[in-house]
Amino acid sequence: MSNATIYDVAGAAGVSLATVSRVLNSPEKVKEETRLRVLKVIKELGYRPNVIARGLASRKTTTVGVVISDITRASVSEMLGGIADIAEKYKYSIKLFTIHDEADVLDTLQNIVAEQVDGILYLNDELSDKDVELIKRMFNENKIPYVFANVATSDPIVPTVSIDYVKAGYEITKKLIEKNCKDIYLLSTARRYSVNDKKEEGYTKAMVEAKLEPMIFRTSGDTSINKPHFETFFADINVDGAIAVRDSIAVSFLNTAINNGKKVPENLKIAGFQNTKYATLSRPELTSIDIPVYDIGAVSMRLLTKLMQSQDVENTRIILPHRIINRESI
Amino acid sequence: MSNATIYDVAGAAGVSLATVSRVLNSPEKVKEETRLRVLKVIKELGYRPNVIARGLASRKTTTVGVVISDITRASVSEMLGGIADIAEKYKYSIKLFTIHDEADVLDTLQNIVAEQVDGILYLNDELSDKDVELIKRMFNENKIPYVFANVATSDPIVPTVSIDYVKAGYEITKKLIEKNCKDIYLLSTARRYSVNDKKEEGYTKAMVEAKLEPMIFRTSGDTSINKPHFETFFADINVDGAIAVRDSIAVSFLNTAINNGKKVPENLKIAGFQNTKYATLSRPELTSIDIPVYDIGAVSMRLLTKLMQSQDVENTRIILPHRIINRESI
DNA sequence: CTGAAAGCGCTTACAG
DNA sequence: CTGAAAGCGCTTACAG
Repeated sequence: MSNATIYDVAGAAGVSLATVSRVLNSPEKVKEETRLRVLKVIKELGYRPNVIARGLASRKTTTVGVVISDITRASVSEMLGGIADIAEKYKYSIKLFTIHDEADVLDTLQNIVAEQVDGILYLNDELSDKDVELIKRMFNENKIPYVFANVATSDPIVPTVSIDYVKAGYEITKKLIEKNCKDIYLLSTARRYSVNDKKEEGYTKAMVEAKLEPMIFRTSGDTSINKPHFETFFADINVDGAIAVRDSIAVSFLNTAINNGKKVPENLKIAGFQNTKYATLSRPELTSIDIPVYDIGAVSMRLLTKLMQSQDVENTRIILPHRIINRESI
Repeated sequence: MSNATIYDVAGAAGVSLATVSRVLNSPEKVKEETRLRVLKVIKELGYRPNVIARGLASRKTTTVGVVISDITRASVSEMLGGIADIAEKYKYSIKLFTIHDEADVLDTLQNIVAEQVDGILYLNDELSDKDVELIKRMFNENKIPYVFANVATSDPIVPTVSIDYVKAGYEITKKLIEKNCKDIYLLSTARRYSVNDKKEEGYTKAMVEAKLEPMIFRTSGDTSINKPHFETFFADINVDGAIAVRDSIAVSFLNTAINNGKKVPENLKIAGFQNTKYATLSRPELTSIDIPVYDIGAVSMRLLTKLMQSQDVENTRIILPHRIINRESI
C-alpha cells in the first residue's frame, strides 16, 4: 500500500523525481498536463511523502513541540484540544514533551531542540521568572520560535497567550466586597504557581483598597488533604467570603462549610476559578471565573504558526477575556 | 550551542564519523580510549544527534503515535500521563493525532503511517468492531505494531489493555440488588460507546438473573442537557436504584433527585463509573467504580514497546483490575 | 577496532 | 517547464 516512494511515482509517471517533488511543493511550477498525470499516479499508488526524509532535506519538520509540566491536570486536555485543532488546520504535527523535575529542565529542553521541531508551545502556570529567562535564552540561541500558553510572566518580550489574572482576582474580590463581605479569604495553594500569585495580587489590591485585611489560606489541591485543613479552619476562624484559586478547592471548602452549619450564600459567599464542571455539579452551584482554556490553546498555536512563518506579528502578548459566571454561591 | 553535527565531533576527536556513530549506538564495538575521547568532545560541543537524520538512516524514529478521538475528555490527560511516563523511560517520543470524523478516519490513518512512527497507541472507547477491523488491517499492512487502550473489542487478536467492563457493570448492579433495590435504571449515553455497551451488558445480565426488568435511560453527558431530562424522568418514573456510566452523570442525577425530594441513599441508591473527583465532591459522596486510567495508559505503552522490539509477548489482551469504591450514595 | 562508501527518501539550486 | 546532481545528517554493511 503506501510504501511507494517518490521514485516509484516518478517511474510510473514517466518524469523525474524532481518533478514529483514540485507537484507536491510548488505545483505552479509544473505544466498542468504533467501535474495531472503525476497526481493521478500518486493517487493510484497511495503515495504519501515520507515525512522524515522531507524533514531532513527541507530542514522543516512541520512539527511543533508541546511542553507540559503536569499533564494530568484537567485543563491540559482542553488546552490540547485547542492546540490540536489549529495545528491540524495548518498541517502541523504535535510532539508531546513532559517535564518533571525542575532539575533536568535544561536537559529536556536540549532534547526537544534535538528533535528538530519547528516551534515550541510551553504550557505551564508554575514557571518562575528565572525559569522563563532560561527557556527564552535556550530557544533564542537555537533560533526556534516559541509561545508560552497560560503563563504569567513579567517579561515584556516573551510571546504569551493568557488572561489577566490580576484583574480577574481583583474583580471577583470586589464583587464580594460589594456584597458586604468583610472577612474574605483567598484559598490558594501551598505550592507557588505564577498564575496563582497573580490572582493573589488582584485579591490583595481589592482588599487593601477597601481597607480590609487580606488573608490568604494555603492548602493542597488534593481533596483528601484540604478537607481536614478546612475542618480546622472553621473551628476557629471567622469568615463570610472566600475565593478559591480552583473550582475543586472551592467546592471542597463549600461542602465543609455546610457541614459546619454555614449557610451558603446567606452567611458565607464562595467563588471559584476556572468554571469547570465542578461548578455546576456542586450544591449550591458555584459562581466561578470562566477561563477560556480551549481558546488559550488555539490562539497560542495560531500565534506560533505566524512566528514560525516569520510573519510580522503586531502583538505577541495576547490577553484573552475572562468573565464571571454568576451562580448560587454568592 | 547544539547545532554541532557528527562531522564536527569526528573532526574534533580525530576519528571518522562512523566511529562517532558507533560510540552512540554500539559503544561496545569501540576501544575504550577512543570512546572516552569521543564522549568528551560530544560533551564539550553539546552535540545531540539530529533525530530526523537518524530516523531516516536507521528507519526507526523512536516515536510512537497516540491517536485520540475526543481529546477534551478528562480521562484522556490522565491516560496520557501514564503513556508519557513509560515512553520517557524507554526513550520514545510521542506524536499526537486527533480524529474527528468517522468519515476521514482512513485518511488520518494514512497520514499517521506517513509520519513513520514505530508504533501506535489507539485510545478510544467508542470504536465499533468494524472500525477496529479497518484499523487493524491498515496497521498490519504497514507492519506497524499497535495497541488499543481502553477499547472494548470482541476481536481476540487485537492487542488491548482495558478493564472488564461487563464484569464491573454486573458487580455494581448485583450490589444494588443485594441492597434490595427493585427499580434499577442504567443511565447511559445516547451516543453508543463500546465500553458503555459492555457496562450495559453486565447490568442487563445481573438484572435478568434477579428476574428484574432491565431499564436503560439514555441521555447526554452534558449537564445542561441531562438535567432537564432528569427532571422529566422524576415526574413519572419509579426508581430506587441508578447506575450511571460516568460520575458526572451520576452527580447530575443525584442533585436532581434530591431537588425532587428523594433521599439518597435511603430511598434511592446511586453509583457512578470512573471514580473521578466528582465522586468525592458530591453530597452525599458517590459510590463509584474505580478505573485505573493512568495504569491503562502506562501498561499499553509498555506492551507497545515490547511489540516494537519484536519481543515475545505471552499475552496481548490485558485486563486490569477495577474495584468498587464505597461511599455514601449506596 | 576503525574508516570509506553507499544509502535512507526527500528538496532545491543550477542548467538547459 | 523539466532533469541531473548535490546535499540534508545520520547508520550500517563491507573491508581491512
